[in-house]
Amino acid sequence: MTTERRTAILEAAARVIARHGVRGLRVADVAAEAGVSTALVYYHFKDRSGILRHALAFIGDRADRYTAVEDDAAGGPPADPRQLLERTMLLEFQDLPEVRENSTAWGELRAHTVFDPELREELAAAGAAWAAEVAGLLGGLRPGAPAADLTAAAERLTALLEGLSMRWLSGLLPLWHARELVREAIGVEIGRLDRAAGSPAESPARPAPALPFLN
Amino acid sequence: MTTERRTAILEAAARVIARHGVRGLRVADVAAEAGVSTALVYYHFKDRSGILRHALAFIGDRADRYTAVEDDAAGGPPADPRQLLERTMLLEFQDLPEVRENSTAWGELRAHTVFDPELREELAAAGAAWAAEVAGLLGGLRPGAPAADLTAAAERLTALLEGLSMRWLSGLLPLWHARELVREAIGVEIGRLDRAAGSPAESPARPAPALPFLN
DNA sequence: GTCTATACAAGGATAGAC
DNA sequence: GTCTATCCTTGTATAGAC
Repeated sequence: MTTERRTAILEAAARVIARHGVRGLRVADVAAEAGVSTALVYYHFKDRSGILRHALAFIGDRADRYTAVEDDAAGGPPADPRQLLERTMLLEFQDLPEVRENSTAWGELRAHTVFDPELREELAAAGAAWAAEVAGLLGGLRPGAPAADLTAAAERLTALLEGLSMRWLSGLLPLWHARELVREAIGVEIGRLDRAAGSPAESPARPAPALPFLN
Repeated sequence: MTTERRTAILEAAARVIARHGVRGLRVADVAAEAGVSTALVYYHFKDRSGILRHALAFIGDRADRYTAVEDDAAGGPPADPRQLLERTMLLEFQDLPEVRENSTAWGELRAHTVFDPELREELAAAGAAWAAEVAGLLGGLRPGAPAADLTAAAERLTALLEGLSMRWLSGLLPLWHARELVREAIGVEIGRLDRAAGSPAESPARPAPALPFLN
């Protein structure tokens, strides 16, 4: 089956990206990793950026299928909303090859987009979906909270997660510490939602900045 | 003066890094940007990684000297602690060439360290200093708070900042929104410090995870 | 110190046989 | 579909004149 070969190449590409980054990807490396010739890689994916596009899509798909292996994994009962949120956000922080691979690749993708806007759309969509999911989970937890507050909290949490992920992958932050900070951050944001329940929005009509470079 | 030429080349390198990233840096580009020959660049910096090392050090030095241009910049009086913290954290979020350049280069450095540990030490030191500074400012704001809480809050805030910075630089997040999220995050963390004042630590003795990949 | 010219290596991509 | 062999561009680095 031809599809299997394609998949094998994409898996190889994912491993190569995890090791050397998007910009460190060499077509010859991918071929070697997959145990095929470079020519075959070109045959299936046209050119280097074709490989990249398909590999990133492949990685994106795979990310949805993480096995939710967690602290209380051993077939625990469907957790309460808070635990569900924690689990979801902590999925990225597991030292398993597949997870590391995906996480690394996504980090690379984000970093790469700073210089090459080509993939911006795709990233924006994925990011928005991810933020919406977190906002939804937060909403399930504090049904009374205004949508704007939920959205802002989700944006902060997901951005934090990206920052922590990079630190972990760089070896600057031990995994358990990253996980702890994520859990605490969730607690902090939930606390904020509770306090904000009574008081009006903290940042009402934002005055337009007078200085253009702050826009 | 020879030093001027060296500096000119480093400035050129900083601009090139801001445009194409660490891994996108071409020696010929640096030379062209500085208006000199490639041979001269090699003469002054030995090889490509020499250029890189010096350029990153140069950028790091420069980051300390940001002019604190802010909303209330026009010669306002020495602000209160809260404003001081906000200003410090928002320094990275200004659409000025120098700031963008530094921010981009640091982001690249962080991303690059995922694959190349060579610069990890330097990054770790800079990150620790930065976190300590933020923790200090938070401490000035809430003198009663336990040091551990201040540290954790600072870690979350700085990691958030890195995540938001990348989103801004990628064009995924408008500058004003990034700034707003930073300000809110500061508020949220301060709120947490206030609430935590009475109650005991939220995450006491953390049980060692049973599963190795969560460590 | 600075340049021009060039050697040399790596990597992307294709031709053509099987 | 898959391979071997090869081309060609790009990028690092050096030689040698001024």
